[in-house]
Parts: sequence; structure tokens; C-alpha cells
Amino acid sequence: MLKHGILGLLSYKEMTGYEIMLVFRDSLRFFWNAHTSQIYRELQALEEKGWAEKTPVPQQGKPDKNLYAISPKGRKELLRWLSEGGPELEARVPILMKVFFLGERGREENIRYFMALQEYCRIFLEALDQVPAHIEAYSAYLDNPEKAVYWQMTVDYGRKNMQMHIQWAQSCIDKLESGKGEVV
Amino acid sequence: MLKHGILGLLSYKEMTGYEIMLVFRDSLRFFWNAHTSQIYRELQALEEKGWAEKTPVPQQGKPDKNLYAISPKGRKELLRWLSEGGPELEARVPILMKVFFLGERGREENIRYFMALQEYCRIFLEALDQVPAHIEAYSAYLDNPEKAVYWQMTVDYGRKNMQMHIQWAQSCIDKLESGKGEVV
DNA sequence: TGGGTCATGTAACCTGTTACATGATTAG
DNA sequence: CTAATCATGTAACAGGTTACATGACCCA
Repeated sequence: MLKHGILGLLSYKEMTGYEIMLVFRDSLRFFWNAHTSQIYRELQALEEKGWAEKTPVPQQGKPDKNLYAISPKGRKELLRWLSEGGPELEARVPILMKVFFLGERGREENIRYFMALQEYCRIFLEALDQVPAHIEAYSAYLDNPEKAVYWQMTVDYGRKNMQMHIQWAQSCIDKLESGKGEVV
Repeated sequence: MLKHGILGLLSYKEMTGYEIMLVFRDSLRFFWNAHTSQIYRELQALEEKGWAEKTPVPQQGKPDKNLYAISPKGRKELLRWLSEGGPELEARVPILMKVFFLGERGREENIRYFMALQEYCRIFLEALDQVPAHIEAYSAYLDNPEKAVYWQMTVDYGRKNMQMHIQWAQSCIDKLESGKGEVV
């Protein structure tokens, strides 16, 4: 997955591992958290598969940096990946695993859990506000600026997702509060 | 993660790997897809850590089955896990990785992509309707039937999540259709 | 002189996925 | 007879996480 994400970024312009890390940090991190260690590993794999080519660029004073450029084979693979399979949602929501077993703890504690989740989502929403600016700056590298609509869609998703979580957490809190006075 | 999920199930009653697989298939699969191969591996790990104990149960005609029961140490670990850390959302949404790069394909194709996603979500929603019945049946094993509220919460999440996806996909389709007539 | 950024990675580990493998019972 | 269900796993692989490691430059 990350392999193809990196391949996609390289399709816009040639980059170093470090630059790729920056793009992830600024524009994709809210839906994909990439560690540098994995980025470098995947860049090597991309080269081995012939999907990208490495060019060492000497720098004054600093060690060489390795610029990676997508190859024609890589472009083909990117398109293949985009068309492969239908849209499938990942069936793995870690917080639900915890919520499922929350009955083992006290109700008050669990109410606090859901309130903390709401707070987490509000902070996340604020952080999301910074993303469009990065996206706009980055869209300068696009051959067709219209492609940035798709980037905007991912931000919309992030917002809708956080709002959904806040509402859901609220409904959980309501359920727990309404049952509070009852005999247990 | 799966380790603690299994531990949680064992906290309700002792089970075999096969029974655990059935519970996942019927009640948890929509937020966690567990393969039998991993279930058996984790059960071994649980035993090695002293969180669960295996008892071979001979059967007539069939090979022995291995019943796993949670240990006091395991119960402690379950509670530790539940209280560990705050609520964190996973920062990994595979479909967004694809959507981010959808600009490389044609608009018509992408509209179909989002329509297929909506269809996928509708099927998912229908499948979700079967879960509450399983949950109810399974709640017979609870010391306190009130604990099933938390199970219900996970189903609510699933529904809200699917509705969110359908709406988001619709907004994406609208965006793409409104730009259709324009010069590219 | 000390912290942040640029820049690159390795190694070990954990966890999830895919493929393969076996064999008995039971219901249609 | 044959397909489904019960019941158990192994092996190899893929991909993500954590910890560790290095070194120079630049700004305060």
C-alpha cells in the first residue's frame, strides 16, 4: 500500500526519501502514517522492481541525497494498481475492539473514555484545517491542477469521519448516562 | 490487538480456537477480520504468557479439541489493556490512498468507483442487520447482561460509518459530475 | 553550546495475510 | 456419494512499528 502511495507521489515529481516523508507529514498523515524507516525500505523495493530509478545528487558540505524518479514501468504499475479490485473498506477498527470489552470496566470510567475520544477528534479536526494550505502549495507540481480535487476529497473524508466519531461517542455517552440511575 | 480481543472473549467463557473463529465471524468481523491461522497462533502466545490455560478435551470419534480458559494473570492483563492509553484512531485508511491518486484516471471511471463504493456500503449495511441477533444469543454467557450495551455500540458505529461513507461518496460523485461539462 | 532541521538508513520485532494440509462426522 | 461442518494447525510472506545510529549545518 505504502509502496504505491510513494509511487503515486513520484509520478508528480522526483523526490528524495526525506521529501516524501514531508509530504506524508503535511498532507497524508491524517489517513496514512508513514515512518521514514519504511519509506527508505520501500524506495529500495521500488528500485529493485524497476518501478523507480535512483540518482545520487552530490551536495556541498552535506552527504549525497538520493533522488528517486518514477520509470515508465512504474507508471504502468501505478495505473494497474488504481484499477485493480473494487473499493473495499478495511475491516479493522482498533477502538471498537476496546469498546467491545468495555463492559469489564466501570461506567464512569467509560463515559470519560468517550469524552476523551471526542476531545481527540476535535483536536484532529483543527489539525485538518492546516492540510488544504499544504495541498494547494503542493498542487503547483501537477500537470493538471484539477487533480487536486481528489486531494480535497480525502480532507472532506477526514472531516466527515471526525464528525461521525463525535456524534457516535455522544450517543454512547447518552446511553451510559441514561442507565446510570438504574439498579445494576 | 487480536491477542487482547481473544483474551476478552475468553473472559466470558472458555473456548476452542474454532469457537473463537465463529464469534469473530458472526459478531466482530465487521470491525476485525480474524484468520484461523492467526487465532491459533495467538492462543499459543496467550498460553506462553500465562494469560490462558489449555485443556485438551477428548471427543468420541473426533480428534481432541483444545479448550482455552483465561487465567487470573490474563484477567489482570485484560484490565490493564483496557485502561492503557487514551482513545486513538488508526491513521490508516486504505481507500483514501487510492482516492488521493485517482486524478491519474478518467473522471467517468472514478464516478463508477464511488458508485461501487456506495453499493459496497449498502451490502455491508444489510449484513450488519444480522449482527444484533448473534450478539443477543451470545449475551447469554454474560454475568451481567448489561455488558451487551457495549457490543451494541460497535454495531451502531458500523452503521454510522457506512452512512458516512455513502454520503461522502455521493459528495465526491457530485463534485465530479458538476465539473463534467467544463473544458479540461 | 545546544537544539532543530536536513539526510540517510539498519535491525529486530510484531502482527496480519495467503497458501497449504489433514481428517473425521453428518446431513442431504 | 458429496458437500458442509467440526477441528487443528504450519510455513512463508508482507507490511507496519520501535529502537537505534550517524553526522553535518544553521540559528539563537
